[in-house]
Amino acid sequence: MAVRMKDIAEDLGVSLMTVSKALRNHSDISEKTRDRVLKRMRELNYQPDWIARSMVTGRTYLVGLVLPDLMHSFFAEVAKGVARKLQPRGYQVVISDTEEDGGIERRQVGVLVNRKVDGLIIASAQHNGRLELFQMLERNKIPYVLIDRILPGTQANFVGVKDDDLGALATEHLIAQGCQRIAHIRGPAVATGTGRLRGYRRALARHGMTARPQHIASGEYGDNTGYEAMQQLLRTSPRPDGVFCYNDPVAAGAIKAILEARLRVPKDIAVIGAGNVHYSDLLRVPLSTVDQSSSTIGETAADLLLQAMESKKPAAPQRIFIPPRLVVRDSSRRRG
Amino acid sequence: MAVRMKDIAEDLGVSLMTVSKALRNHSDISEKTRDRVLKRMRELNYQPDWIARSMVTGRTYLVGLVLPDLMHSFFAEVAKGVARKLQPRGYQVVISDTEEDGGIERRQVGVLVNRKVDGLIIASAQHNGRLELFQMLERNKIPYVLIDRILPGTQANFVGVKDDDLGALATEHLIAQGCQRIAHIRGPAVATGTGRLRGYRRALARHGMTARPQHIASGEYGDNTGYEAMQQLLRTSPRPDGVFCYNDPVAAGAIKAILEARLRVPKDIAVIGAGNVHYSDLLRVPLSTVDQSSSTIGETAADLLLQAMESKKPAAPQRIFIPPRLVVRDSSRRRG
DNA sequence: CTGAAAGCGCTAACAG
DNA sequence: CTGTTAGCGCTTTCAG
Repeated sequence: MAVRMKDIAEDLGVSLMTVSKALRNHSDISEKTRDRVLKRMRELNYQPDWIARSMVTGRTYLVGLVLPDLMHSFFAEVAKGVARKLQPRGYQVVISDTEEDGGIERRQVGVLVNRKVDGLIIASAQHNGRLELFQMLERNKIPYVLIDRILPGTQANFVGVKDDDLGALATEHLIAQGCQRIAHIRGPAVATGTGRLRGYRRALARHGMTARPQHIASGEYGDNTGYEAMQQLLRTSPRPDGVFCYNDPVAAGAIKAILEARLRVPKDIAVIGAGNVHYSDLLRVPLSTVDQSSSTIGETAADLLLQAMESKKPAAPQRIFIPPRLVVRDSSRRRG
Repeated sequence: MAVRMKDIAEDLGVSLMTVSKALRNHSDISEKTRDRVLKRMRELNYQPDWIARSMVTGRTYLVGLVLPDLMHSFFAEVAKGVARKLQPRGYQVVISDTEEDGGIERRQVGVLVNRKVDGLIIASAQHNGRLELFQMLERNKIPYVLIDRILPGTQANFVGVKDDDLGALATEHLIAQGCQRIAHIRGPAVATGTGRLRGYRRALARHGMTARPQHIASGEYGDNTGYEAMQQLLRTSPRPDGVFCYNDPVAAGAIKAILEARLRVPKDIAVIGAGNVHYSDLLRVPLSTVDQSSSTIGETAADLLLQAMESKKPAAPQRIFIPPRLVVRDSSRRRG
């Protein structure tokens, strides 16, 4: 059916090896024969069979991208960044959506390893301390890069922001806007959640404020959790006049709850999120946020992975921190 | 490194073939030896090498999913639906984001075919009439399913809504809300764009209204295009009092423009979109929309493809139409 | 029921 | 510079 090297070889009366070498620009071949071969390849529209090639080289040119939730536009944007870097280099990206479930993640990574992906980029949903997965990858010498969520205990490649700094930046901003009683809707027990909480505390402390326990509510990833957490915060007394939310979806949910309670944003309560998802500007109240440069994260992770995949010896792991950037919109603007 | 069939065979003193057959439940093998083999496989954690297997069977258990834009949550949701159906059956999904570009799409599909995917699911960005890509797939006998955007001229498998009906449903709704001068921000020249426009016209005609040419503005896919198109519509006279927008992002942009012009939604201008993206409820004005059951589309397409991939002879192509469903929120609610 | 032979399409290593 | 030999890990075919 499809043209094989053998066909071209017979066609040209040379050996199969000559064809193989010509294709890959091997040095030990005369320019003349090489051109002859390449020309015929073009004519017959020869396409190398990468499966056969993989079989002998061990490389698949497949990269696994493991994400907690494709619907969260932060991750969709990361995915685009990754693909944009990897595809021109001949890699194909296989995306796995783990639905924020550590178990699914372990299973999916297993499948990908089985498929012999050349490398992995992972925004891990493993809760703090679960490292088996990464130990497995290291045992199998599969290059990987963690993104967004750093895992204490591994010293793997990482690309993302320092969550402490992100949390502090957001909180400082609310303080600068004159908020006196700043609440936090915290995220789940992964690095991003705990880091942002830490940053929130740090910023408050720096200004001689302290976080009232009832002003730290538990959200998760989605807007519905932000909605519920906010309802809870609204029942506390004194009522907060500013809220730093784990991420933008959570913040969007929180705003919904505030408006439903007939309070105003930012007048009564200022709100800030994180992630700068692309519709932040279109929400009920345009949402202030901290930008994490999602596509840069994807691209940088891809670069790091390429480096790791294409060098023989495992280079020292790198951690690349991208500075968080404040984006002020209406939801927190009280001054100026 | 990894365990191979050969290892197990030697280990057990049987032939490699016995192992191979045991693994795949071949009938001509005694239950006793089969169990012995399977047991040892489990002990050694044997994982079949699917590359070697592909090499001889020709099946890769890879499915290509070709989408115009992962950032649009409609497609992200479709992707989740597809993966949810395919993964349990042992398939891995390779997603390609074509950025709404027919050229990129052709190139990407080429790469996927080269990779020998067993099948494809495509939301095509080919503009009307460009069919080479699909003719190529048919020549190569690669099963594929089109989603969302039907291509007149192919009679391939299709899953999606009838865009005429969608457009008519949205427009009828605006009429029922008492709108007198209904505008449309139309989408690009793909089936969804032209179909929705047709439905809009049909509904108006049914009520003895006609579309003023200046009330049909050109948008594309994104919110910025909706914003600009709406600004244009606001300058027309008479000013529209209702707008049906190609999709939700466009509608979100349109609302932004209306509010900036100090007009009210829905009082001055009622707005409806399409797609029911998950944040529609959180927008400045909660957005009325037409739901297209995105995950159902993904799941149904996956089912159809499975059927096509796993049956020997090509079955007659099917077209599955999912009824559009009106979701009324504040942006269009003027009565009741 | 079990196994030996052949080969999928390609490349690495070495010989001419 | 060109070609030969050997195999990657598995399945298909066919003989015992």
